[in-house]
Amino acid sequence: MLSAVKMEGHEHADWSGSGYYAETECYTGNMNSGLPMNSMSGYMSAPGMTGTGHMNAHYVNPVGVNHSSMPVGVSQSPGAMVQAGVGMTGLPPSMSSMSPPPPYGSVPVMSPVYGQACGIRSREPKPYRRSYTHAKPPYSYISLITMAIQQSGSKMLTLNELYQWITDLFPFYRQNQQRWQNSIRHSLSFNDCFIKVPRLPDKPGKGSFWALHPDSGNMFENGCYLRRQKRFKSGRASGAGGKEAAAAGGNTRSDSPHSSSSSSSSSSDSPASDAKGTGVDLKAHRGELLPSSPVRVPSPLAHSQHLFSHPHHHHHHHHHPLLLHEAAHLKPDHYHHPHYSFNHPFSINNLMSEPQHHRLEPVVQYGGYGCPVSGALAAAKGGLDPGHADSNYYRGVYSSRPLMNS
DNA sequence: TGGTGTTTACGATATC
DNA sequence: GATATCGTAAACACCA
Repeated sequence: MLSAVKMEGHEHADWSGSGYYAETECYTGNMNSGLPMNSMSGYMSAPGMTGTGHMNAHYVNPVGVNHSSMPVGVSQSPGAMVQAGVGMTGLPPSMSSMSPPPPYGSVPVMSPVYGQACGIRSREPKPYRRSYTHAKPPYSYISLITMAIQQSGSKMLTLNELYQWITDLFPFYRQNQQRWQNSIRHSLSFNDCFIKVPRLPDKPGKGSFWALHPDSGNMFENGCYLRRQKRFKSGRASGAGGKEAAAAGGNTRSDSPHSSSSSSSSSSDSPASDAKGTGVDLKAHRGELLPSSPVRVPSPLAHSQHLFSHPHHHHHHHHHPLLLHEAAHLKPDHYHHPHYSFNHPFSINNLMSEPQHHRLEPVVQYGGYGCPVSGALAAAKGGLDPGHADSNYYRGVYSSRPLMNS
């Protein structure tokens, strides 16, 4: 059984090198699905690019229908609220593509239309290159989860909602579900950056909600959603129990802990206290939140995102009192290094929001995922073959090292 | 019973 | 080369 699936090209090869283009499709991932809206959409569409329109292309009708079917936790995402602005034309600052959150159960987005949707290329009768609808997205599971959660209004999703979001957005994941879903679960449980939020008694259902650890905000500070530079680890090792503790001492296996050594970096040494201060009870064992305070969760988490979305506001005062002191110690990095200048195509700045002027470059450069067109354009600009362009791009992504440490 | 969640193990790949 | 991150498999427990 497994052997059967083994074949599926799930390796990076899909996205790197020529192989990637060899058999791919225009990865338009439907932006309307609420992808890190303000973010992803941002980088998927090059502000100023006429081709932006393609974003709605497949999703001809972002209809609000989704709202009705929206899962509990995701109903009122900011994106949805701003939905009015749907006209991408204006590309509102952070909420450019206001699309309703994940179109649960709604139209499949990735349609075969890609070719056309991607404008420019559509003119080329010869499909010298198919769109890469089903190519594996260049995001790690952790990234996907993070994006999904952050794009949700409540900043937390159930496992199923996560699955849904992912499959809605990335056709690639409509296959071999058992495989990647297992990976998703593994990621959620294994990574401290994800915390489990118990369901409220009045909202029975399967599974808990998953949210981002308040301190996990800088996971991708390196600006790359492809691979974290450092793994978030809740300092939580409280007592001897902490997973980290166990991990740290445990096997030297890759998965584990050794990371703790270097990554003690995980800014937080005492997230526990932090959490308490904000009313969030992180579970003693593994970042789980105690039932007693689920309600509070959204707050800090939202803040985390807020920080993401408005890095330039870091110095400013937020209306939210909590954020002020909270962020101050929850995300020291942001405060100590207020001016990231990541120009990474997958930069958190580009993905999770941001003022256009901050992402222009990357967006254009990339153009791959959102719509190959961009890539094509970029390529065209550089007089390169789209394929090559992407290759280069990809190379760049992986060699963005220099951007990181700052 | 199936979905959810945890944990261990291991290989691949990227980074230091 | 060592180390860290990531992806996948799989065993197992728990719960609706």
